[in-house]
Amino acid sequence: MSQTVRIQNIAQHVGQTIIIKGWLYAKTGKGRLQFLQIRDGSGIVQGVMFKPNLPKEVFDAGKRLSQESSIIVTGTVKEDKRAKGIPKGYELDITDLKIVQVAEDYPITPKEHGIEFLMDNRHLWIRSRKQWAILRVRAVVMQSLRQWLHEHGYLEMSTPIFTPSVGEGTTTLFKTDYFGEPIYLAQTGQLYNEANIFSFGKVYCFGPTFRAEKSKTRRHMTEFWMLEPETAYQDLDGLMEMIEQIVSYTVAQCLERCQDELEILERDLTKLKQITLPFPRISYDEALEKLADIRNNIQDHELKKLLEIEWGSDFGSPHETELTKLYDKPVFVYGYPSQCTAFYMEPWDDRPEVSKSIDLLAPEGYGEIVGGSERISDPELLLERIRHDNLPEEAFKWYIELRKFGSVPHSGFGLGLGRTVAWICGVRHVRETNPYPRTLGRVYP
RNA sequence: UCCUCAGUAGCUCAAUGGUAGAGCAAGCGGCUGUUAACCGCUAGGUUAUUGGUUCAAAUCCAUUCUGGGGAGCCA
Repeated sequence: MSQTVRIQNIAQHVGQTIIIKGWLYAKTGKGRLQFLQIRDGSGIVQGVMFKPNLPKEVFDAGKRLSQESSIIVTGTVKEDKRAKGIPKGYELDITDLKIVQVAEDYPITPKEHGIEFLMDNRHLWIRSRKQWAILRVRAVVMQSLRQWLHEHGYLEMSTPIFTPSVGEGTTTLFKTDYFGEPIYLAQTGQLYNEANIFSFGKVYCFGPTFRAEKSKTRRHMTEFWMLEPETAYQDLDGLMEMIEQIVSYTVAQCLERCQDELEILERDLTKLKQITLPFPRISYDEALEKLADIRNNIQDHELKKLLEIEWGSDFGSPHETELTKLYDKPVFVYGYPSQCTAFYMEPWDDRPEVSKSIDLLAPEGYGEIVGGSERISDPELLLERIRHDNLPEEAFKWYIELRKFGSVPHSGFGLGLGRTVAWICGVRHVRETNPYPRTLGRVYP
């Protein structure tokens, strides 16, 4: 009885007769010679059926197989430099083929398709090479982020998804019913992690967050995964060091472990290899100067108008895009005006109109992938900010209380998983980085 | 919420006021090195909806719906 092998390990079985359990990805034939592209979830290998090598009924059945039929194939592994599978260089001489199910007409043919059609068939589209590669990179990114945090003493904490209306107060929340009472889907776990650090010192949460913004762009989903570490006794400089370390580590892990995937995605690896320490840091004020320079050297009137900005306003995505074009690495922008940042951010020493906030902007036009800040540690100042923003004081009672029992400087950030994966993979739209993306107007499948 | 583009065969598209068509997919046949193979044949249509203009509408006008891209906001 031959051994069942996963395609990713096929190199260890050259010359052996093995079994592969999988699906027919594609097929092309030339009479008595048939080529089957077989995938098993871990890779793709080309199986060759030569009529004289198989029982007639097996060959004929194989020749008639439809795309995505499930099959169990027996064959001999051959090395062949020209073979284009994943991994490259191996081929299977088929000696037997058992059909588990003949698939019905498969809608996603190896041709061009529109995005609406592909999204309607997302449950099938994830089988396609590029989508398969992106979602594998996503899994490696998730694992690498957790690995870095684990190695640096962070504990993963679960923060609630059902939350009272406590949030940053800025973005729109999804409202639902909790036994007759209104309740909201979490847009962040940060406030709970600020409580958690007083018990554990270093924590993070990693899960879905929800924003009811009517944003219809390639950077937005209504449900997206966010990594949110929070660290006691960490100032803004410490925060930036942590972010550049975890981001560069994650990119390095992808380069090491996802070579086949990044090749499928035709990712320019030289761009990723440049993601090394340290990342450039510019202040909000310096960013405004750079934007003014850019604007002065631009002919396009429409873009020129889009890039207009006054001190005190947050950057729009056109500003971010232009700024990131100046660098080969992700760039930190720190010290945003307090008026455009959240209530809980610590003011700059001697400059209260500026907050100890940072964004990390990814290169190649991918824009903001991380937002973070040092948090206010003084209970009086926090209360003042809550009142200033007209937030419900009672709801923040517990949050203010954290600053009364051993308050310490602390900081944290949120990293958008989809945007980070999109950048690493070089895919344009975040929806392809999520197995079942929820976007404005789409919740199927 | 605003701006903008689109909707024709299962899919991708063509037909610009005058008989709705091609490629791929599907079915049948052929082929020993294919990689989106190739060749021949077969079948496939309420042109998103509703109304209007016209001798005549996929085409022009209006409406509604659905989707794409973007702004604002954000990860």
